[in-house]
Amino acid sequence: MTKIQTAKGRASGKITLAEVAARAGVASMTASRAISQPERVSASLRQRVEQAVAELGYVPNRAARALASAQSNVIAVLVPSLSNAVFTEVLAGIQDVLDADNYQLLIGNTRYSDAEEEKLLGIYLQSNPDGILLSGMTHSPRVEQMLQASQIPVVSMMDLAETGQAFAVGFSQFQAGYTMTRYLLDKGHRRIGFMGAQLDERTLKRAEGYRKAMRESGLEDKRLEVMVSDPSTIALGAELLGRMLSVAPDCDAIFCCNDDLAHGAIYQCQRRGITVPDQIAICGFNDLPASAWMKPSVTTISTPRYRVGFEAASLLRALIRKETVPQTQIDLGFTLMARESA
Amino acid sequence: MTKIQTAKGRASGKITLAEVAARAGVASMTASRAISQPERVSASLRQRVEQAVAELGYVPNRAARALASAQSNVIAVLVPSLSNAVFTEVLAGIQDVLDADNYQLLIGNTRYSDAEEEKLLGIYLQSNPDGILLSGMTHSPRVEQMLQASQIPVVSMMDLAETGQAFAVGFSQFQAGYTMTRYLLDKGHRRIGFMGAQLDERTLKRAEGYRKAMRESGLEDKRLEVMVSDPSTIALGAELLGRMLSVAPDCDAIFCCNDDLAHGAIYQCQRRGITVPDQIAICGFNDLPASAWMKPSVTTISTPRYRVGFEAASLLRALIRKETVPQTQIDLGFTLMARESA
DNA sequence: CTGAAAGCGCTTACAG
DNA sequence: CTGAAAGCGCTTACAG
Repeated sequence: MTKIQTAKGRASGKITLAEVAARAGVASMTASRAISQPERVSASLRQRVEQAVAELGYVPNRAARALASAQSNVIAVLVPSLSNAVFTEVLAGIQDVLDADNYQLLIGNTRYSDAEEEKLLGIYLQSNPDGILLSGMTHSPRVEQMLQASQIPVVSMMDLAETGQAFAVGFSQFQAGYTMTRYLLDKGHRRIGFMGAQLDERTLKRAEGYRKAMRESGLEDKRLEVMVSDPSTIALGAELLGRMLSVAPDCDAIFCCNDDLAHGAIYQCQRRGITVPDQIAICGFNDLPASAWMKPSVTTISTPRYRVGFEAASLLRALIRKETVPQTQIDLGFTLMARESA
Repeated sequence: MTKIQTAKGRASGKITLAEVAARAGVASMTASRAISQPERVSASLRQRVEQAVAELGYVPNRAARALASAQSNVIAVLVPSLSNAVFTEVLAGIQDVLDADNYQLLIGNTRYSDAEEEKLLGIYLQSNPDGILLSGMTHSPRVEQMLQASQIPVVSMMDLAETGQAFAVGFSQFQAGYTMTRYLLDKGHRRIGFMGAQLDERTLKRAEGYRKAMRESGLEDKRLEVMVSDPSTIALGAELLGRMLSVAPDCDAIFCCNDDLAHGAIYQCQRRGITVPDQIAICGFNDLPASAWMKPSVTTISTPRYRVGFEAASLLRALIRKETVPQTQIDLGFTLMARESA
């Protein structure tokens, strides 16, 4: 490995494009082209550059490229949780689209916190991302303002916008909540409880759908709503089942805003000797893997997480490339999985 | 918002430090200092700069900073999966250490693939990260060589090194596999099966621990090992239970390399009317949340995922700051959770 | 198809 | 405590 240009002063000590070019006997910018746009360079020259790259172990400096080209090749993704399987599947969909394109994904976990979202977005904006993928439709004014000022393409995931302005890929959380409740009503249940955790916007929209269905049947009763802001877990579901039964002992069905909660509620019923669905029907949301396998298997709403990520990333890429996109909203729908528990 | 310096030519059109400096009536580098090292600047000047930043909505350009300072403030993390709760908890631990420091986390999902790991590492190296967090102790020669050439501090997570050379934070996967098997043997089980999926290095080490314990008791039998390279899921556990029983019908206990598998195996037993643990004992690994709640509750090994991330990130940060660290290996141990299923 | 020059937006020595 | 100059490692127009 020959050091063609001695690193001095503030040099990083790493191999630079100039050194590659020198070894290949071409100008820097020709070496640059041979690497970035190999088709625009003669074959022999390309080969000489490639060889120099290999011999020197050249690693392009992304910061320098970003600075010179005013293009970062970075895409920022903000999700509210990584422990929730829903969002890891969304990420898988995103990766499958973007990994191919030498994009660098900045994955941020906001932990359902506006403050954390503002902070992460602020940091990510310093990288001048080509595009941004956000979870949910509502954000703090500060976030809205930063996005506005940045002029960077944004696609929202997991829900749909009420006004058709913003780009969004998902399904109607409201509609899904409504659908599940109607299913329960159609099965003859009257005292249907709603169990909500986290109280993020998606949970709240599902709750609204639930309320609409209950109201339509003249069955709305605030006492049937058990809502807490703690994160959704199996343990919480077990606890809330107890709370629901003490507040509304005559409750004959429970719509859990999340499968975790439903699993916990069902386990708790098993411990208390309450049979599901005979004494009480229990259903969840999202169709996590265990729902199909548990005894009783869990009635739930299957949501297209992977496809949300996949389509959102595809849409964002089109936006970045300034292609014309057919629509701002992509509704991927949802599926009610009627199983044993309700 | 006054445009002090007209963006022309190749300018990005964004507010620059020079514009902030001009508005504050100071030199660029003074503005730079006021932002990065506020304590080294007079109060009045700092205030003027802060005001200019706020008024102009200045966002520092991270690429320029990285290029000028030869320091990226980036830390790359490579995990084999994001759908596995184990690694999302590791990430939570990492975030809790690093988020405070304005570090930018590059989270890469290698999907248990060497090729993917090489690719991601290659991309991340272009960002010249200050440090790298890796999962596991064994990597492809190409990865080893890239790491070697980069001279960047690396900390490995989830296991311990056999030679004390590399920096590692985790616990002995081998020892954990041995411990679980001994527990089963001590309970009187003789025909203990091992169910392995994914076949990543951690699974293989647990299997080795299992084999050692079986061998010590003169009970080793290759037919008791059901190993497949598919990802570990509940569905796979259900399927492998059937396979195990057809290969070794007299099997009286099964050590699943993962809780997912154990859950699936237990559900399958329920469907077939096999009682756990009376007819067959089943245990898992990792202590996922459902294990404590299922009926029967699942005997498993609780692993310190969050702390692995936390301590690994702390160690890496110390390495980056060139602090002296007391040891290269941090053994966080594991805990056997004896519950109902075995 | 190839190249000499300028510049991206910051920070690092070095002075004073 | 503050600043004028140089430079980090690339790519972008612009020529030829």
